[in-house]
Amino acid sequence: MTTESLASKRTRLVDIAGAAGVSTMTVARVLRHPEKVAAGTRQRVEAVLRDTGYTPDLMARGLASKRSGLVAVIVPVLTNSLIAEIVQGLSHALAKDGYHVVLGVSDFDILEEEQMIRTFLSRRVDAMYLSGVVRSSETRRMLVHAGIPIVEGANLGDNPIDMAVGFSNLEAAYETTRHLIDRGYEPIGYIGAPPRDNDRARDRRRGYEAAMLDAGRVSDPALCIEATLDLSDAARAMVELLQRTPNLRAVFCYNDVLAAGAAFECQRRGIAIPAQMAIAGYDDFEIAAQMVPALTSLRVPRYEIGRRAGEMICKRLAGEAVDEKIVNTGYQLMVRDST
Amino acid sequence: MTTESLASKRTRLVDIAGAAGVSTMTVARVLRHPEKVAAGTRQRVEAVLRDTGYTPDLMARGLASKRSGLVAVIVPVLTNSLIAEIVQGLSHALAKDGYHVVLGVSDFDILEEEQMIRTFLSRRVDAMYLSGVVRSSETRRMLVHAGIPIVEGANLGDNPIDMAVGFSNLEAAYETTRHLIDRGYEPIGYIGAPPRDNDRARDRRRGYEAAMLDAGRVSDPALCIEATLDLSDAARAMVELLQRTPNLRAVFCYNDVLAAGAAFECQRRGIAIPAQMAIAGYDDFEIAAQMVPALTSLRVPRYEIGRRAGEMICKRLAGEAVDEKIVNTGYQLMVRDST
DNA sequence: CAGCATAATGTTAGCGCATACATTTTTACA
DNA sequence: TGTAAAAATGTATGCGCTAACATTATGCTG
Repeated sequence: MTTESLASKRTRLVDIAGAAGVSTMTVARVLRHPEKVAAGTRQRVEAVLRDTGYTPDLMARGLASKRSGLVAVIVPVLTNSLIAEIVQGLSHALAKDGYHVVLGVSDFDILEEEQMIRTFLSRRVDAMYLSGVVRSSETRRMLVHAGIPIVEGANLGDNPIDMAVGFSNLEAAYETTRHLIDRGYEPIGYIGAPPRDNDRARDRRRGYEAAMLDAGRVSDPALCIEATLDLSDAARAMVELLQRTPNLRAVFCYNDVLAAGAAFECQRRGIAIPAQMAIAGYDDFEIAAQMVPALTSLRVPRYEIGRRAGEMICKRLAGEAVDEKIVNTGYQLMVRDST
Repeated sequence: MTTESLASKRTRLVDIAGAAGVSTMTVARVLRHPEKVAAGTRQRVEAVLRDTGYTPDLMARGLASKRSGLVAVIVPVLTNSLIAEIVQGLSHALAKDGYHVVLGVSDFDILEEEQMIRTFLSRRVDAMYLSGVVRSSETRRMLVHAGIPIVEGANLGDNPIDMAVGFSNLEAAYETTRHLIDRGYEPIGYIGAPPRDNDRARDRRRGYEAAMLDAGRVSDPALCIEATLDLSDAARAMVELLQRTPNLRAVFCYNDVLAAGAAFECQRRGIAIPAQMAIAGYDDFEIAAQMVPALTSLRVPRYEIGRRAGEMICKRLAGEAVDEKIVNTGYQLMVRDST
C-alpha cells in the first residue's frame, strides 16, 4: 500500500496520446516507425514523450506482439572463464538489438535444465542459448516443438537441435594429446572432469583415448582420473595419479584450472616441469600463459563464441535466414614451457 | 481431443477450461491456489492440464497481475570469480521462489548501467540487484521513483538506495595493509584497479592509504600504480613499480588476479617470495591458497553475498518486511606464505 | 429444517500495447 | 481543377491472464 501510493501511476501510451492530441496509434508509430509519421506531429509527440519520461511497458508490448524480447541463456555454472566470457559475448551481441538475457544456471544437471527450459518457454522467450549438446529427450522435444531459434554452444555435436557454434572438443583433445605423444612423453595421464551431463568432459576424454590408441599405446584406465573443477581437487588427483603410476611423465588436463592445480602440486613436491613432468591444459585461461612455468594449452575464442551465437540469434529474429547453421570457431594449440 | 494438432496455437487457459467443463477462473485457481478448489474438479482440471501440456503465459500473467517475476541483475563484468559467484548465489536464491534473472553487463560504465536500468524498468522487473554503490544521479532518481526492492552488493556505502549486502572494502583494505605494516615490510606498494566507476577500486586504495598514514608512513604516489584486471598487466605494473622503487619490499594488490600476476613476475625475475618481496592479494580466489607460494588474501563470502541478496529480494517481494536492510557479511584475512 | 456461515465456482472488466483495417488528408499528375 | 494514389492518422479488437466481486452449492447449529 505504501509503495503503491508513493509511485504515481505510470504514464501509458494513451496518456501521451491525450496530451499530444493524437491517437494511441500515432504515438505507437512514433515509437516504432518514426519515419511513418509526419515531422510536425512526430515532434509534438516526442516532446510529450520526453518531458513525461514515458517508458513503454515491455510486458504489454510482448503480450500484444507475441515477441517478448527475451533470450534465455542456460549455462551449467558461471564460475568458469570460458562460460562467463561466452555469456558476456552473448549479452553484448543481444543488447545491441535490444534483447534481454534471462539467465539460468543448471549446475550440470540436465533435468534441472529441462525444468528451466520449461519455465523459460512459459515466459515466451524469443530464442535460447544452451551450453553443450547433451540434453534430455523431453528437452529436445520441447525445443523442437517451440519453434524458436536455438543455439547450442561451446561444443559441436552431431545433430544440433537448430544452430550451433563452437568447436570439436573431441578433435581438440586429440590434438593436444597428440602433441604430448609427439614430444615423446610416456606414460601420459589424464585428469578429467565428471562426465555426467557434461559432453565437453566426455569428448575431451574420448579425444585423449583416441590419440593414445592411434599411437599404439594402451588405454590404461589407471592413467585416467577425475577431479571436480577446482585447483585443490586437481592437486589431489595429481597425487593419486602419481601413486598409481610413479613413473608418470605427462598429464593432459580437462582445463587450465585443473592443469594449474596439478602444476602447483608438482611445485610443492619439487617435481620439475617439464623436466620431470609435462603438463598440458585446455581453454587457455589467462593463467596458462602467465604462470611459471607457462602452460601449454588450447586456445578457443571464448568471447567470440558468445558473440557469434548472439548474432545468429539476432539475425534469425530479424527474419533473415542464417546460412551457416553450424559455426566451427576452431581452436589453436598454444605450446609453452610446460611441455 | 487429448493432444493439440501440430502447429496449432498454444493452449490457453480458456481451452483448458472448455475441455474440463469449468470456467477459466477455476483453472487459474488450480494453478495458483489448488487448495481452494474441490478435490474432484481439481483432479479433472489437472488431468486436462497434464495431457494438454499446458504452459501458462507468463507475459500475460505479468500484464494482468502487474508482477513480472523478473529480477534484474546488473554487473560490471562476469569474468571475475567474485561477481560470477555472487550471480550464481542470486540465481539460485531467486529461482527457489520462481523468479527469473535478467542479466545486464555494464562494463564498469555507469551511463551504460543507467541505460540498462531504464530498459529493465520498462520491462517491469520486480526487483533489482546492482554491483557496488556508485551510480549516476539519474539512476538513483529512477530507482527511488520505481519503488521496487533494490539491493546493492559487494561493497557497503554510506546510504544505500534501499538495501545492501556486502562488506566494507575500505576497512578490509585497511586491515590487509595493516598486516603488511605489522610484518615490518617497508616500503609497501599498491597495485590497484582503475577507479573510474568502480567504488571497490576506490575504497581499497583509500584503505591502503589510510593504513599507511596511520602508521606514520608517507603516502607516496610513486608507490601506487594501476593495472587493468588481468595477470599480464599486473606483471607490467610490478615491473614498473620495481623500477620506481628498487628497494620495494611488499605489494598489496587490488585482487588475487593482480597479486598472482605480480607474483609470477617475481618468479620470472628470480625475486623470492616472501624473502625479498611480500605479496598480499584480495578476494581470496582459489588460486591464492593453491599457488606456490600460497598468497595471503582477504576472504569474502562470495556466494553468500548473492544468496543473501536474493533472499532479501524474495522476502520483500513476498510482502514481508526485511529487518536488516544493510547486511554486513564481513571478511577474513587469510595469512599465508607470501607474507 | 430454517437460517446463516463458508466453501466452491462463475462473471465481468480490464492490464497496456499492437495489429488489421478503416478513414481522412495530402500529394501528384493529367 | 479533378481524381487516383499515397501518405497520415484513427478505430476497433484482442493478446491470455488475474482480481474483485457476484453467485450458487454445501455444511453446520440449535
